[in-house]
Amino acid sequence: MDKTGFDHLPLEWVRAFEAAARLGSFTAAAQETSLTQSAISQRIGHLEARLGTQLFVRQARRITLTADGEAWLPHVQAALVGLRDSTEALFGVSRNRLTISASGSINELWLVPRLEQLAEVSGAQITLSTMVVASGDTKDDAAVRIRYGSGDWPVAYAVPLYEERLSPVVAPALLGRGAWQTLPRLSVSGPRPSWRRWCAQTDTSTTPVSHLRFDSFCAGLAAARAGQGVLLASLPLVQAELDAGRLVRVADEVLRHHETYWLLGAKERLSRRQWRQLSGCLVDGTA
Amino acid sequence: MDKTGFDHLPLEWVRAFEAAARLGSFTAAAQETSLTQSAISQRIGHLEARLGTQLFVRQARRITLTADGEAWLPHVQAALVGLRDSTEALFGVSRNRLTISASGSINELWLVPRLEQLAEVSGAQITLSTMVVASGDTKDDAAVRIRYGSGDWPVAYAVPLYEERLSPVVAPALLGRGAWQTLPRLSVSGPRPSWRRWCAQTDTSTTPVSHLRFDSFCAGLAAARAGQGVLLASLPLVQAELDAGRLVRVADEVLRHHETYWLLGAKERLSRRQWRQLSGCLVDGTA
DNA sequence: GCGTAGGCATAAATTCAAATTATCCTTTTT
DNA sequence: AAAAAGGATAATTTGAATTTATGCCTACGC
Repeated sequence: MDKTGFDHLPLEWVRAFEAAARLGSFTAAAQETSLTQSAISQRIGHLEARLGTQLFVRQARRITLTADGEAWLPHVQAALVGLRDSTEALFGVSRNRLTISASGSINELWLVPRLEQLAEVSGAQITLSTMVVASGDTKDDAAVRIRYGSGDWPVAYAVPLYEERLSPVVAPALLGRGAWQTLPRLSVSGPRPSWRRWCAQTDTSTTPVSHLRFDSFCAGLAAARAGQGVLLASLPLVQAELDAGRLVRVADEVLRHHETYWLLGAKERLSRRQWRQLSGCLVDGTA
Repeated sequence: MDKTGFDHLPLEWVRAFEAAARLGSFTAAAQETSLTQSAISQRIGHLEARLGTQLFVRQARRITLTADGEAWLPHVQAALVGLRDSTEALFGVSRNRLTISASGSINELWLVPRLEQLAEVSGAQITLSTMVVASGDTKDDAAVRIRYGSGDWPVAYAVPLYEERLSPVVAPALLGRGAWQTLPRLSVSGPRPSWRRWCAQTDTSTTPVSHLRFDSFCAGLAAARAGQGVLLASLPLVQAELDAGRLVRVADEVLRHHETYWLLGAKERLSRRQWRQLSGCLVDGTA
């Protein structure tokens, strides 16, 4: 037998076998792999056909390894572990540092609350990198970025984080102080629609009221929390504040906006699976 | 770090790396893998992007492993070897027995002459299984079969072996014995066009001449070789005889036929790569 | 005993990653 | 110089693998 070449047994099938064997369930293996139960079932079906043996006994509501499967598993695991460990050691890739670059507000209001779940799901060590607003799009080394825009991103992986919906909110303490329209208006510089748009769309009287301007959503939010006025807030971002009762909405109307934050992934640095895990965890309505 | 899961580094890329590293050339790796140079180049490009390092130094007309590549290679090989060996030991799959089922004539006239190359290319231990004509299509365990027909096969892998072209041939010794049309006609029972068709198509006089009938092409061929008459032979099958001068053609006309032998592969038992190697070796005009 | 839920298999349809094709570029050889 | 060898790259095509949508079976609850 010549020593050249390793025969072509699709290794993704082997991976599916390992996961199913270890977890004792196709469904569980599917979850771990970010695939569907159907995919696992088929992979293993193919594997068995190619190998010419049953690897699993399909019992009701559970599967068991056959003798063949039992015999094969340790070797498969050894190979997979060896590969994973050496790769990790040399390149620090496998389940290692994942840097997410985003604005301070997104970091604080969107990522931090989801950090725990994210770390758990991805198994990675997460680093949040605050984007420097002034520096534009300096090439950072983050594999994942969050940017505001309308979606024409030149990257392969891109998904809107949430649907931008704006509505006025105030600290509960201010509720008794007469009509909210008369309160000082807090606004945040940036790309989001302004009070001007709000008034135009909802026929709110444009009575001149005092304004306070902030350069970050977080700052404006802090002011609102402190009872300094009414903030035209991004509802998804302040959901936690609303839930906690630190802020309350004062109008039913909602101002929508076509621009929003996008989750952007560097395709060459992320596997399909990693991307799915990330977006599943971070995108509104997916998790 | 949880012990669950092996991160998703596409293992086919790793295989490409191993082959290229071992062979010292992308082109050579492509050949071994039955892929194109382009495919190998891309796989390794992706791998490097994902890993975040160069694995090879691209020099003119050759490649060299970088330090990273050098360090990684042994681990990769260990994993791949472990997997291959255990799989082979348990299931005897990898580069093992390959049974080809065909008629006696095809075995003798088509497969045997190509056996050596086939064994070398596929790295498999080949078994030729003579199909029993009488038994119809009994399910044999051969992963590869050769059958006569017009191509409507219910298998995924199917390719015509050659284009059927018939023409009269005789042993050289008979050439002096007057017009070949007056020689006894040898014919083979079976699906191929008969002398009748030949005469109709070429306006050969249908002068009644003596006939000898055989139940296999091989038998008829032997008779022709022995100078017992003129055989309406399948040219691709007797090419070797013609080349060796044991038979000669007596007419320029060629009778074509839409039916021919097909190479059929059981998709679930053959990898794409194996199939390509086989068909590349066995199909006329490919090798 | 039935009904329901959990888990795998299967068919059909879709998706998208990966392969091929076709050039281009660079370097070595004659 | 011209040709050959080997690799990179862009564009296109292909087809394998995934998903979606069911179906089926069995254990378990009531």
